[in-house]
Amino acid sequence: MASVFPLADLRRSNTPRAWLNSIIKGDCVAALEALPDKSVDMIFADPPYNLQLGGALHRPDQSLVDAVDDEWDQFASFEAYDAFTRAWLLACRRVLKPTGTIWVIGSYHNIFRVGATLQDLNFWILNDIVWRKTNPMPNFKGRRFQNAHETMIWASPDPKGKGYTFNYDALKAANDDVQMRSDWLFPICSGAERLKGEDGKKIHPTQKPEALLARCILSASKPGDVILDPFFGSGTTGAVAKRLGRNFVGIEREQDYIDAASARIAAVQPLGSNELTVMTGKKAEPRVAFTALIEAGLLKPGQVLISEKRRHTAIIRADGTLVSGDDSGSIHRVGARVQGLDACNGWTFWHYEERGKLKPIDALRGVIREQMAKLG
Amino acid sequence: MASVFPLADLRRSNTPRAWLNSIIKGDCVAALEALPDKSVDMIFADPPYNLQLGGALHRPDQSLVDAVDDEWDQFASFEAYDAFTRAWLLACRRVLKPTGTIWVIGSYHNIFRVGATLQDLNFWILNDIVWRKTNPMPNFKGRRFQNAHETMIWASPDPKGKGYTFNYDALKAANDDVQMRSDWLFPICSGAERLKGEDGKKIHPTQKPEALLARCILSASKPGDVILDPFFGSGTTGAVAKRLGRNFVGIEREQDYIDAASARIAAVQPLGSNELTVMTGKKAEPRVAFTALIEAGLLKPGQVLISEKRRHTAIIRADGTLVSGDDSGSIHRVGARVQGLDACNGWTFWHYEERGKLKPIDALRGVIREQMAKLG
DNA sequence: ATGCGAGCTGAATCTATGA
DNA sequence: ATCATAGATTCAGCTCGCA
Repeated sequence: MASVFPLADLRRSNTPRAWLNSIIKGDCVAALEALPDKSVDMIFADPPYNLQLGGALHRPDQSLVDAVDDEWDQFASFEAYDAFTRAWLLACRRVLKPTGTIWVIGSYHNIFRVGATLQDLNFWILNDIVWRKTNPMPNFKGRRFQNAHETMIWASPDPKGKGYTFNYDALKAANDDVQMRSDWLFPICSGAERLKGEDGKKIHPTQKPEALLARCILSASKPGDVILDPFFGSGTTGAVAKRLGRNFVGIEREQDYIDAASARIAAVQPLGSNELTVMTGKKAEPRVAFTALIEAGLLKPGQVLISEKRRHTAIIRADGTLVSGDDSGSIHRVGARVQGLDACNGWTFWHYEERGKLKPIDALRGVIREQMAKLG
Repeated sequence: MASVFPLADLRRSNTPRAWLNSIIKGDCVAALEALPDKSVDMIFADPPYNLQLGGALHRPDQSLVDAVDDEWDQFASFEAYDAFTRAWLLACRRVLKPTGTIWVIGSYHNIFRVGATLQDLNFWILNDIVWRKTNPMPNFKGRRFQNAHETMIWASPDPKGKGYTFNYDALKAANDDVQMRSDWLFPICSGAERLKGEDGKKIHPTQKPEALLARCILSASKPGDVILDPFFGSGTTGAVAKRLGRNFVGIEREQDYIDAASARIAAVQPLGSNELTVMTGKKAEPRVAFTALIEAGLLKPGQVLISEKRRHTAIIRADGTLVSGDDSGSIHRVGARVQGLDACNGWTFWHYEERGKLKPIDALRGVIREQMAKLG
């Protein structure tokens, strides 16, 4: 079982990070306040949606729709909901690292208030993501469009929004080599994945699909990161985090949910490190100075570099700069100047000739990087 | 030409509904205040989004992205934007019939503030609708998900939300006899539909596609209804309303936009009553991400994929990439690398084993595509 | 005519690092 | 904190020129 921490015990504990990979039992804001500053890499929050339901809803066959009418989803007014939202988001902001990010999921009942509050608290929205449901509940009265999606907001606590983890290259590689879009398609959580009690009834009314959490976690965290869920519920965040080699912290008030989540997480088998390696692109590779190519003898001072369509040439100087007519400087600067542009990636712009063929000097970086790799 | 009404002239006019099928030139709120109470059946509003752009943005080929940096999109703060939003929504509420509805479109920059303000003003949200773009602009720096959608809020001024027009059956009939969902797929406005000046440049930076307006108007109004657009711009709302046999009123400040919209609307030929059927959108694109197979549980991280003649193998990683020896990346890239080729279709190259037999992973796409096809 | 390839463009809150 | 510099980064669809 994942360990459970009554909040009072956690406050008394002297062990640093005793809360790691455990569920803190208590009020969301109070529990957050017991965690250290800047201790969490990613937050996934599935707060109460503040549904404002009228009477009971029946299907066309007169069966009753099992509505979310739990006590924890009741708020007296929008003002009360806003105050609640502000409080837990502020508490989240403190425990989140400046390079961390937060996800909040909601529907049209609450997501506008959550989004506005995030902005008011100076979070910086990176994307809004639409979860399109393959199998949403129909609209039984035929008075609206079928409500077939929910919305997630992905935001950085830093208004400049830099330095956060985003596994762009892995997402693109996994998506037929095109960028991952802001609209995602997943089934709702049902079947074997849906936690049920001995009576066969669902344990939690709004259990989220693991695939949704997996996409969020794989997008915006690294193995070993700490992922916090302040409304832990049935523990989907914890189960997926564990499976994907991340650490988790959950906060939950209701003992029934804690029991179910704890058992669920205990049964999760983490993936091995080979399966968890994150695909990275050029950005993550070690830098290679242009002079390293000269020092390694792959290029020589006096040698001519050529642009792809042979429109421009430049000569390599011994100090690792280029000269082309009146322009001189780095491979990037000269590449930009000869084209009349502000910027240029010299590694892909400049080519060298080998047996009559032009190859980008970028290819030579690979040789250097292989040498570096051998040295450890 | 559609008639244009300087606001001062409208105020002096004694003719009832002189403003019908015309463009009122003036400030949004002031013009709304010149219209009678409860005179409008539907409002479509495309307010400024309050984009907060940093410096210039260049594409990878160094060309400049033509940003929306117009004066009308500049606000000093969220407070200023909220005050603006509140003012025009309040003015809209007065002119809207109790049985009417309002649509507001926006992006994550402004839609949360709009939605919260609607709720604060006691509008009743009926749906939030996602416009999924078939051809959105990419994210050039690879630091976010491609922003591939915008959001519309559809709301009633009556908190009980009764009596409004919703052409449920027509929408369902036009949608393969299943309910119309809250996620719609349309291309952005480009090509011949995009209004351009003599210089070939776009007249308006944010012209919306007619198909989008047609879906809204056909969903929530009847022929002969009055449709108001308080941010008329290039007049898409007016053009589509006229074509669909509805009356329109537009409000716009800028003379250039008024001129273009006026000429555009004059050229519109209204449809006959027989032809006023619901337009259908595009079908969902068939692309299936490799991750979708993992997310659906059809393949698992750690599982081995095999080439047809069992010459090559690769292991599936959790992020949806493959690894084979030193090579890693998308199914296509790894397929190419292990064969020493430039390109490879990973869908047909890689196989999974089932009861001793190899089947191409492409077969699993069929399962996913069936799900997607159901969504229309 | 038809096909092909190069070029252009769309509501965009779009970098990381070291001095 | 600012500033300079290295160098990484795009998808779908339309238009136009040319074979």
